[in-house]
Amino acid sequence: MKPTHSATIKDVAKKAKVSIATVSRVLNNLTGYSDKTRQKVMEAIKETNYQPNAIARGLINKRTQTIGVLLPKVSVQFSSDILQGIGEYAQSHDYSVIVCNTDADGSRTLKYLQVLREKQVDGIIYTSEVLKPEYYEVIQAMKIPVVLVASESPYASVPYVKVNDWQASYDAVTYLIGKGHRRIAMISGTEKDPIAGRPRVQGYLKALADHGIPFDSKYLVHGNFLFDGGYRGMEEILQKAPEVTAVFAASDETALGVLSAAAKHGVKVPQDLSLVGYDNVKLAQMSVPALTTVQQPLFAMGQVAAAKLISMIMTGVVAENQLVPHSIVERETVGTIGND
Amino acid sequence: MKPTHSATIKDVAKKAKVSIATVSRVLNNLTGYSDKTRQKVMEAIKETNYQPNAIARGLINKRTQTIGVLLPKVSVQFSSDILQGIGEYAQSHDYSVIVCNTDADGSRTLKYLQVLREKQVDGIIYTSEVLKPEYYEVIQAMKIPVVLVASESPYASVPYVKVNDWQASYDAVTYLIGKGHRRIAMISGTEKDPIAGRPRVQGYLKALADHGIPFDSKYLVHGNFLFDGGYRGMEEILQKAPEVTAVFAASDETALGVLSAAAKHGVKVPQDLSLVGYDNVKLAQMSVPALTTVQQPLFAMGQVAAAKLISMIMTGVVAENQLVPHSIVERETVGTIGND
DNA sequence: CTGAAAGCGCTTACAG
DNA sequence: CTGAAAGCGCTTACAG
Repeated sequence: MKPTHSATIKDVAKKAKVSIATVSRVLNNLTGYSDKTRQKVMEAIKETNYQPNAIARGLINKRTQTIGVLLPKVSVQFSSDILQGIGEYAQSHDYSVIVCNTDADGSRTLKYLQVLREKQVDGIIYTSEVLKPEYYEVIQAMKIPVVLVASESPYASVPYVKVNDWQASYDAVTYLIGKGHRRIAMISGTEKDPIAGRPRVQGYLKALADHGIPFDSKYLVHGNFLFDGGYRGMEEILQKAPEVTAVFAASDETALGVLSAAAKHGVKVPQDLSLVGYDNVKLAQMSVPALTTVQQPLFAMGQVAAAKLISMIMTGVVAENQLVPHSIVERETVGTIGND
Repeated sequence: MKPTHSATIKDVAKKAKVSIATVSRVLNNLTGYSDKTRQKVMEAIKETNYQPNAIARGLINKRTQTIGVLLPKVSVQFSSDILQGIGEYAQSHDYSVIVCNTDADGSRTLKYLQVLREKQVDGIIYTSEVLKPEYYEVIQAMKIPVVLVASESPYASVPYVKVNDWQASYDAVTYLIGKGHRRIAMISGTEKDPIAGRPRVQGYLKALADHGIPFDSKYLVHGNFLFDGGYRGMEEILQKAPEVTAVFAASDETALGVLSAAAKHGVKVPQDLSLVGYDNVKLAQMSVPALTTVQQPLFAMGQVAAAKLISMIMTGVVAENQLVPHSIVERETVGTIGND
């Protein structure tokens, strides 16, 4: 007679003729049972096709072995590379991940946080966005660790892992200058974004200044990290400042928008215009010409964030912030210019 | 004196001077308490900052309000569009989603299934891959519903939602024929893939046959749904069959590979060569020229799958299979050819 | 080495 | 309308 319900520890105990305490012990590889008992229990587990119930376990252990990941939809490829890294690390350390698409909508974030709390996740990874005080507060109340990826925060208890955006941007522009460019425009991300918006603009400005190139405000146009921002930005530049020889785009998607607009207006890349992107997302290799870009190690960032979080869960000690290395991957969109 | 632990139903009961049963009742909007009691309880909830514990609730209800989603990494954009749809629907119906990246690795799938079982998910969505008998078996044992997206199965208890791949492919090729092309090559997906591989090839073959175009085996090359498959496939075609005037690629990524290879060899799209992709992923709008492609409503497919799954969870009755409509979105990669 | 019992935070008959 | 009690499937002192 097959049981209609899935086997529980009780069924195993009965079949093995031991107490549930003993079953629990062998299940958890504790000590305190003879080898013979172990045999009996193992056999009963096989026979009953027993599977532990993580919910019951979680209730008593106050550990669910699951973490929550909050990420905005923005620039999907970007997010999913990070998510991939998180998932990889988590899974190999016996954690599951609940994903929450905040979709750049604040009220949703709060709701998700609520759910994660009720579901008793052991920790949270927060991606690509500023950790607003209101979010920080509720997370505090949850008494679980959080780590930020591709974002940063002023909270000592919330470590982050990210690239040095300012520096990366500085390097990209310096790279362009090294190729002989002086009339370099930038299409930024969202203007007010304090993480990936402003710092990258600052890096651009500083690189110009350090190389004695006066800043021309026509050369800076604000985008939104997306394709259309790049497209429109490029058209604006073409109109207001056609003398520009290079464009630095704040994301690869933006750069692809530039590429499209350039093609539409008969501007040849890299012959007439050089272009550098940012992210080195899979896209960057697939365009024609292939995109020279600033690489962020997205997958690794996800892994590192997961590692930090899990370490915080286990030890209770706050992890260090971590700046991960960026680099410029050279492909086909940058040309050299002779001195003029 | 602040409690060191988060408030439980017990704390609320004490503060409101009622039993935990009563608290539970108002929490769940049941009947059986005076308005006055309700007031007291609500107040106590506020004061204690009580949050329900979904784990405890799940243990007794045998419902966790979470579903598991299995998806391979292949063609990330594709997967994340579907995931987005699932997430959207799930969240608005009070379900959380645990994502499992199977990464085209079988043993991993089994392990994930195990985890999902232990975590007592209420249902599973399985994406883009064949549901192998061994997987089906363990899912059966879990006694929870499954639905397939962008895949199909012979199991009556496992509904799927997908596009009619055969038909979509047939339509794409017919479209090319309608534009005057007769020497049409195809770069397929993974050759043996029974879902997105073979049926699309069959559709190609049938469209050719129906229009009296003899099939030339040089015109069919197998790729892998990825960029490099398209790139290499295009080079192969250029070499073996340079007379080809159109290529049908089994995925947008593949099509971008074709675009790159074409550019590399000086073949102009659409002037020298027409190209149709498959998926209509965000990528397709970002290439130069923008890709004409077969659109799969990925986001909607995710939503529909989630809807079916949740309905199955609630009602216990198996949902119907669903073929969702595809269409051809015309952009810039197809040119017309005069009769010859 | 082993088991009886308490308890994790809830829900739900059952009585009153 | 309200509460005491049993129970969901586990783990973990505590005794022996």
